[in-house]
Amino acid sequence: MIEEVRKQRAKEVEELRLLGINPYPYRFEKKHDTKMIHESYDFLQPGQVLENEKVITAGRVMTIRLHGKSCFFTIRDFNGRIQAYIRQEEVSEQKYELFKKYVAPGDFVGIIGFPFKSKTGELTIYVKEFQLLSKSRRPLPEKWHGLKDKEVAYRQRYVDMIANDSTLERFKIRYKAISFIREFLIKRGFVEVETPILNFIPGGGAAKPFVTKLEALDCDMYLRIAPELHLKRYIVGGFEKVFELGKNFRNEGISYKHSPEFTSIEVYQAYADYHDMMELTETLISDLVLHLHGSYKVTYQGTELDFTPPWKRLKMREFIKEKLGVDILEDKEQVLERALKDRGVELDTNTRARMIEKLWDLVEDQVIQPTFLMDHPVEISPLAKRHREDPRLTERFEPIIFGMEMGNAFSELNDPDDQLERFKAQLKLRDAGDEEAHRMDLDFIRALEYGLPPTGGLGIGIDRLIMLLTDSPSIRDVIAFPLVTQSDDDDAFEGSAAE
RNA sequence: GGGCCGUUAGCUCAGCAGGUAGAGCACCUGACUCUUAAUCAGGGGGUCGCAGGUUCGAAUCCUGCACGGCCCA
Repeated sequence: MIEEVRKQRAKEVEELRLLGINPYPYRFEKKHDTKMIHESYDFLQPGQVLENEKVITAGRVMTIRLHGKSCFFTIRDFNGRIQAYIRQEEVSEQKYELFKKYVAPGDFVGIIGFPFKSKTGELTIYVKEFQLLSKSRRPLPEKWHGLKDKEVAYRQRYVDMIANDSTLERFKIRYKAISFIREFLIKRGFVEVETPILNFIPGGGAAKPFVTKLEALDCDMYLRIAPELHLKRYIVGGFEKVFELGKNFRNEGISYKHSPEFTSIEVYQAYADYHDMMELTETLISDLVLHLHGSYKVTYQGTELDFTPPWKRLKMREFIKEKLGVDILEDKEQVLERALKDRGVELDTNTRARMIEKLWDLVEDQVIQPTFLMDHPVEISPLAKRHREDPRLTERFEPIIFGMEMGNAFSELNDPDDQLERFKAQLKLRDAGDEEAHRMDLDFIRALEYGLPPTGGLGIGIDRLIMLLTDSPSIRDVIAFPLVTQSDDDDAFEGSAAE
């Protein structure tokens, strides 16, 4: 039982204190990480020893192989693993006994020693001194199979990261990607800005918001569903290139590609249109893929995705017509509804906008390779500028990859009269029962009346992008601490608070 | 919200024509000075997800619930 291990470890901690050894000391001057050590000494030949080199490193003990008066153990740090070797005759009998008795898998230790390569050719640190840095009190998951239980992996991600190197690696890639995106945009002259998460009017997208309460003013507020409308206010105010990377909240279903709390990046550029945004998207993502994989090609769930620019362009109207035989611009609503009913799709609200969205949903999974889905009808694009060639359409695109919407972009609507009309049309959809329809935001109209320059805007769903980059089948695999329902967590409290 | 599958030791998993629970790793004790899933000997550890029901008897069959996974809405 786990209590047995915890009691044993607690006993060891007490014994260490009696010996005058702090099981939780304050610091250790770590000089070398495992990667540096490998880079410096992997050249050694089996049996070769560099007695005059000094290596000072630290990490978590993962495995111990004890052989009486000597012992091999492996430590892991953020960058990898390194084997260490400790011998009674080197560190003194007293110190060796201390190691044998009180250092266990899971503990953090600091070691000082010199590098050598074992007979079997593994680079190893010959320990001259060691220091216990933190005692672990719980048993680690199995060293060979790792942790497979997804529930534990989601609820106790730290255990998942300890037990599965691939998990740690996945999150390293996530943050490497995010940092690349920031640098890319900053190099292009964009300024990283912030907008409110607490909103009186949740805008910038079609979604149900989370409601919360502002005690000070005794009123309801909403968590943002998108930063879009505030970012455009920056452009009105005089910023010309801005972006914001952060969390959005949507009170909707949870699925392999939906999380109620997700990360997006939104980018706005004055004097640009959606063609410029397409170039930006294509370059940003393909450069990112190249940066991480050394190639424009990525295998996702067994399918090769080719990010080599330029990506395919697909017009929404033409694609739906080709696949389903209906014209989302010309056909009457009865025709669109018939097409949906024939394919077993039920409509929750009977609006033309909803029909078009549902028709697209039917064909979305046929788009696998990186593609720009372009020129959406005006009914489903309340914040996008009308198409310069056809006012029934907008200058909008969504990057679609592996059947997933990876983002959304437009030539931003900057005509205040048209924006007001669009908001009014959205209110009608709300009245028709569409809870996701956009709300009226009169301050945003006022901002547009002061003047928004021609602007291109782009949003990208970061989590979905990371899914593709890490070959993860579910959005939960790329969110370190995903939403899980609360449970009576006996294991966490048992013994801890009571004792 | 609906359907299917799952939940047994800390971890990975066996056990299921109903007869009182097992392995490997981990843990504890001992042996062992180049191992690497180290090895060898011994030992401890389980309200078999929860609650009911059927039965002389339930990890095993039935019902409900919780949590998780996958698919659909």
